[in-house]
Amino acid sequence: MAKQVKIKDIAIMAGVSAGTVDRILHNRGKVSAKSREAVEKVLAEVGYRHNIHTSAVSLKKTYRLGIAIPSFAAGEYWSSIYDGIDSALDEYHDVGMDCETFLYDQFDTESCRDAFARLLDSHPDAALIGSTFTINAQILCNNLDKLEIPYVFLDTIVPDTNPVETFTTDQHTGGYLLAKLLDMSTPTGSEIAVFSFVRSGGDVSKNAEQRKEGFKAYISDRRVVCHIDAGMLPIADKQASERILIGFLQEHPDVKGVAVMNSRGHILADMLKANGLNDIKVVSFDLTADNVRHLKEGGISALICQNPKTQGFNAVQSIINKLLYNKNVDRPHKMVPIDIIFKENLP
Amino acid sequence: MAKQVKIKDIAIMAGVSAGTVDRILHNRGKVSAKSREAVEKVLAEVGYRHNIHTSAVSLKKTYRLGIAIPSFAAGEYWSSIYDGIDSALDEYHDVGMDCETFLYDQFDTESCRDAFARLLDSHPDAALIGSTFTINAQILCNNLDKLEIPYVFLDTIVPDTNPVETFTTDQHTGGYLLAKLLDMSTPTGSEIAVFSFVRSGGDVSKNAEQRKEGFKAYISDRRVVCHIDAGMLPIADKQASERILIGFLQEHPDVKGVAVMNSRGHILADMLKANGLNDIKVVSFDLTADNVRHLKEGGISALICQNPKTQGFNAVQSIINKLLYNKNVDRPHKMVPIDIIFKENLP
DNA sequence: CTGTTAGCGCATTCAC
DNA sequence: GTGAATGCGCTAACAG
Repeated sequence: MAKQVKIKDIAIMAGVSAGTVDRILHNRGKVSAKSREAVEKVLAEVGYRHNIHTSAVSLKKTYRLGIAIPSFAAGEYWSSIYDGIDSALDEYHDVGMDCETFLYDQFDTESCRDAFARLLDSHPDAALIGSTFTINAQILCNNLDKLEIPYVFLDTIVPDTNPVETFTTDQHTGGYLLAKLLDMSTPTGSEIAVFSFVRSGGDVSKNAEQRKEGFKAYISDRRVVCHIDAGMLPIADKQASERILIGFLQEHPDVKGVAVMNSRGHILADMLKANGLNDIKVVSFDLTADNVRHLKEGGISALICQNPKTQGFNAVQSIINKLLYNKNVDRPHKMVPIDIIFKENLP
Repeated sequence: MAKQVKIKDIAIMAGVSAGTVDRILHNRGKVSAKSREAVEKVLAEVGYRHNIHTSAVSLKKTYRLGIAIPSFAAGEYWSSIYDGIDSALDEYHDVGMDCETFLYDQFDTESCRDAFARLLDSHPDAALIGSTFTINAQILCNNLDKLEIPYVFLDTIVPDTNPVETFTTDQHTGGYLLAKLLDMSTPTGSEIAVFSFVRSGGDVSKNAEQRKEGFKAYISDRRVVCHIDAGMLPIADKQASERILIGFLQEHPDVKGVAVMNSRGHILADMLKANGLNDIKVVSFDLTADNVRHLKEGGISALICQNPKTQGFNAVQSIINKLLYNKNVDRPHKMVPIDIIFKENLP
């Protein structure tokens, strides 16, 4: 193992001082073209490696992090993201991050706008944003940009913004895999169906749309009989939902697998179980507590998990890299890989 | 976020000096019962948290790590483990680990014994052992124990040893999932078959045995027609292997899925492809380069990946925790979770 | 724009 | 057994 070159070594080699090297390494302050050139030449030759420990020791500053995401109950999707954020804050505990969380109702644009405004008012050093309302996010980011407050997006891409990094998953492929697993889980020759949960507000999630496209892409390649839009289930009215689902299945006895494009597969599983329809397979998204329970009991055959925890973790990591080391990322958009979970390989 | 208590703070609170607190925290040197009691009382109250960075800065020592694992070619199973070791060494670069690797032929006990002897002679500060020969490992560990050199096991459990930690995967469940995926990948009602690769030496891998048990457990629960031990394929003789495989499939036209209990599914896929048998599905273990190629091309339907890279990474992490912080683990045996990989969710 | 320097928290001497 | 002193490599602040 070659001996580690230190900032001081490089300074001597380049004929400048340690301060100058530091300025160049982290793009802070002004440096003359001459010094920059000399240092970069040495850097290219010897290949400096940042020592994260000594660096963190000097950096004793405490940063304030603002987090604005939809509110959640334990075990839900955003809860997993929050878990990831939490474990990152724990792992990078000695960095010193004070964070303030602004939750909002993901189906209420007012509530979202309000949370974003409060985040902005708190003047954090950086922000994590999980947005379901594009326009609100754009306004917020516009302001953050002006204040030069770095931010990352979680789970959503927002056009016309300048995040340090965006962490999402490939929803199209998620939908494709959902179809594939549903097809594989059901007997050859049987039919499958896709339902949607609708809220009184009636907005459609963009993620769900993309997943549905992926689902269709799988179906269109093969001879699987699939009822897309088999029924709209009003999420607030369990009775009506159940009537629609069970009614459909009675009319279509060859349907042996059902799915929804979000994490609410556990509701389908509940209703199927209540009606004794144990031969109908369900595949769903996300390792939420309810879904895991059904997976263990057999009411759900498989889950597609787009790693919300990893997203949350990586988002914090990204912010730390930006704040402490002013490190810029190669590709500002990162896809988190998809996990396929059966009962047997539950983590 | 509460302000971090420092060693010095604790020292003041307990009425001793920082040095004494350090001695107690890391079980080094002698401390009077009185001091110990006072410090532990304070510790219990305020909950000290070790600052990994400052600690690493002071600890400028370089450790020597001995690694004894089977030799491998690029893209093979042990190569992935080594990748994991490598990335951990890279990530914890500033800790300063010099490592020496002792490779041996996993089918030659002499070679293994020799590698283990050389590892011991090198007197490392710690060791990573991936063993395929139990008795050799036991002798080595007995000696390491005497010298108080900590070690961890990779991929194998060795009875009557005292590793800091052991990282393996659940082979039984791996085999179970192999059967499940093969069953799901093939049309309902078709048959499946399991082949084995044999070497002239003729020894059977313990991992493969456990996987086969898992495989049988899946089969025995359902009405899948399965030919276990459909054929022994001599690994050194490609022609003969091909004759056996193809011959079997001709005699059993309902067999639509085949598998082996190790990472050599790519060889089956090669032979099937060469014979135009594109409707026969293959499921295999491990994300090796050859397997990934077939997965992408469709010659392999799915891979079960028992995360060798994670094993390697975690093993190094464990050693670092032991050497630097004398941290003892809760459960000395860790199962690395199983990943299911289709073409679509390749990392 | 650049060099110098204090000090981050901890582990490790070395006197006592 | 114990406490005080030293230095790890880096960053930030300040003096030039």
